[in-house]
Amino acid sequence: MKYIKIPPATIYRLSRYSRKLSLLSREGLEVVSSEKLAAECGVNSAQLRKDLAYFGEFGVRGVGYYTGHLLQHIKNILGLEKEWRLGLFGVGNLGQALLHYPNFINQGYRFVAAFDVDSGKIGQTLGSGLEISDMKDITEVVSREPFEIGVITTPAGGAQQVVELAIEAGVKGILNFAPVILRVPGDVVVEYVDFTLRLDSLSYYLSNR
Amino acid sequence: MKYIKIPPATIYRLSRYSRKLSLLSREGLEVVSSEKLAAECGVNSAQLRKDLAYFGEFGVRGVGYYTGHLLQHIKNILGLEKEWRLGLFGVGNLGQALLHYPNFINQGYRFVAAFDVDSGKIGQTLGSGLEISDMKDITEVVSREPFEIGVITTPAGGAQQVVELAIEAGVKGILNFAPVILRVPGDVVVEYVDFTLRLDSLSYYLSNR
DNA sequence: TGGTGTGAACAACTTCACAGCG
DNA sequence: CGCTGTGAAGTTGTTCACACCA
Repeated sequence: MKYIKIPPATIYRLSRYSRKLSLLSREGLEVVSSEKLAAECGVNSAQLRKDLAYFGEFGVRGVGYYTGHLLQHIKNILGLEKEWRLGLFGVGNLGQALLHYPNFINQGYRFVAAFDVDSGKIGQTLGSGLEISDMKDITEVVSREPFEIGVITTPAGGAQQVVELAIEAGVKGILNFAPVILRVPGDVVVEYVDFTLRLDSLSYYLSNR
Repeated sequence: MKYIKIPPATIYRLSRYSRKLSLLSREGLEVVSSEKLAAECGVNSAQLRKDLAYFGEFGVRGVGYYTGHLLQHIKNILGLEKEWRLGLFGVGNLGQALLHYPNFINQGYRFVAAFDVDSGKIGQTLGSGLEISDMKDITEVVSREPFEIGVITTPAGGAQQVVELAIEAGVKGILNFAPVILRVPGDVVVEYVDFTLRLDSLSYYLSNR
């Protein structure tokens, strides 16, 4: 593993490879070529080999990759051997949908706390047994029930402020669904999920053909 | 408007500019510099000017951009002057959350149809007044209530098949929330929204510091 | 004068093509 | 012999730096 900067896109692709490998492995496939796995993931095979090469040599020349073995390696690289705990900020429709999102649970992500500012919601217990806390009590909640990643599903206007509270309480990773760019310190990682961005893009390509 | 290929990333950024401009414009700001708007959107100012330059000259040298004027232009470029109609495929938790997602409605996107395969759901009327149709009746529904964009919130396993039905019925744009790569004909546009990809990425960066 | 518009330099990422090894 | 691993070439996207103009 040489010390080179790894493209963010490589990390996203690793996640895809891992998902596809899970599937192939469960289907009983023992060996897969870069050609085949790449095709399934919609990328070039050289790309796939290069992605893996950032982290080591996992294949066998003339043969391919052992699915189970490679899957284990990728999960390790991505840090998926441990369970990650999530805190939800903003218990609206979207937030509640995420609480029940099966792909999160299957992949080792688990919500352990939920926050809102709406006094009508605070104190309520959700189907999952999770109680909605006041955003102001975050420090106390985190010390009782720690989590590493904050999931932001508040309206755009409130997101920055909420994130600052979360970071103050020690959260180092943010998954942001609010359509705004967040300002955070250098040691905090943010990933964005922005639906309207994608829809606008569709709008553009459908309009210009 | 010269005839050059436009980077996909430029389109995403236009969407962000438009959102920020809406805000600034509503706040009463009449003129904005590339420096300021770029900072608000988290990009380099040369980048912003170059993005706009693909489509024309919208600024005034020595002054900046007139917010309302520029906003109008960007909306025009993105095709946001018209209302886009959406069809929902898969009425689970996530799908229902999207039906009520305020940012869609505000931006001129409207759901006009909803589909599922679950016979328990088919025929039910949702809060919005939308009736859930059988996926098999898609052609008939589309002819009665046409829409341009299909939003996929089915489980991963069913997505490809659903998309094929939608395309057969004439849908040309797909917003896919299912964590799989879709195979579609060249004249169909797909945009992906994949939560787990982003979470895995967070997992990676939080594990490797 | 001050901020836009843009060619040219730079940086990042992807694909090719083939050496090297099981 | 076939498929991986990888330097080199190609492509795409970003930033610089300054000419140009209201």
